[in-house]
Amino acid sequence: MADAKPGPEQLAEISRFFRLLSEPARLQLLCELRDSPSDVQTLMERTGFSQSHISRQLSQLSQARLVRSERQGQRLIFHADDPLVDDLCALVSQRLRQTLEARLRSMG
Amino acid sequence: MADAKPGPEQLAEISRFFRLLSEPARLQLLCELRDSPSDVQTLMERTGFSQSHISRQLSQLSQARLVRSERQGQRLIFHADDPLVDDLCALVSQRLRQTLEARLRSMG
DNA sequence: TAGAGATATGACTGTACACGCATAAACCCA
DNA sequence: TGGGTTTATGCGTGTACAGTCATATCTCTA
Repeated sequence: MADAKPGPEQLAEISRFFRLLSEPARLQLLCELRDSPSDVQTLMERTGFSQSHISRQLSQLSQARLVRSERQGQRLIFHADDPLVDDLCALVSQRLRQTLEARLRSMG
Repeated sequence: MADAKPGPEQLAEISRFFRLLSEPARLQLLCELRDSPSDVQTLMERTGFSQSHISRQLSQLSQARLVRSERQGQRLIFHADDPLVDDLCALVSQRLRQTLEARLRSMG
């Protein structure tokens, strides 16, 4: 985007990335991991998701390098120390607030 | 995000917004409109999508205030003059390039 | 105001994928 | 190295939604 029109392939990749963030479960996992790196078991307790579900989501996030894992004894500790997600979410949050205000003003 | 952990409702809204951008068709429409505001007919010629499909996507984008429409004679001209999308795409593009480079380095 | 032109919407189909259960695979420690 | 713990994966189900066709709704213009 930025200046020139992106090709279809680039467009597809960008949209795939946004797709990763379009799932509340994945976003929640990213938030949990951002606060404190954890293993799958801990994430199960904190989110209530099944083990397999968490593992799959983390796998997708790992492929996009949004999450990395490090072994600690028997457990795999997952990290999400990338500031990009925070930046994107901050921009979107700010925008959502603006949209709400606009919607308020355009009412009665 | 930013600092504190967002609640489930906020998480859901943010992910809904990302979902809008997770569809190549919508992203393409945003790009086309960013280059030049157009009506649905023109978008049909430029993208090959059906009239109803384009109308639906524009409707979704309008609700999120990513697109606005202005009547010009018989036609509705749609605009996408919000810099947010460009900013988000730029960040993601940059990141995708980094990821590719990282993947290259970690190979043979 | 009737009708043409433009956009929106109801109904439908196909596909992608979230999510859970069961099981396999990988890994560490005794 | 074997047994136990942790993570990954095959399979199935349900749901959400992209995309199309047909039709309705709206808006200008003749």
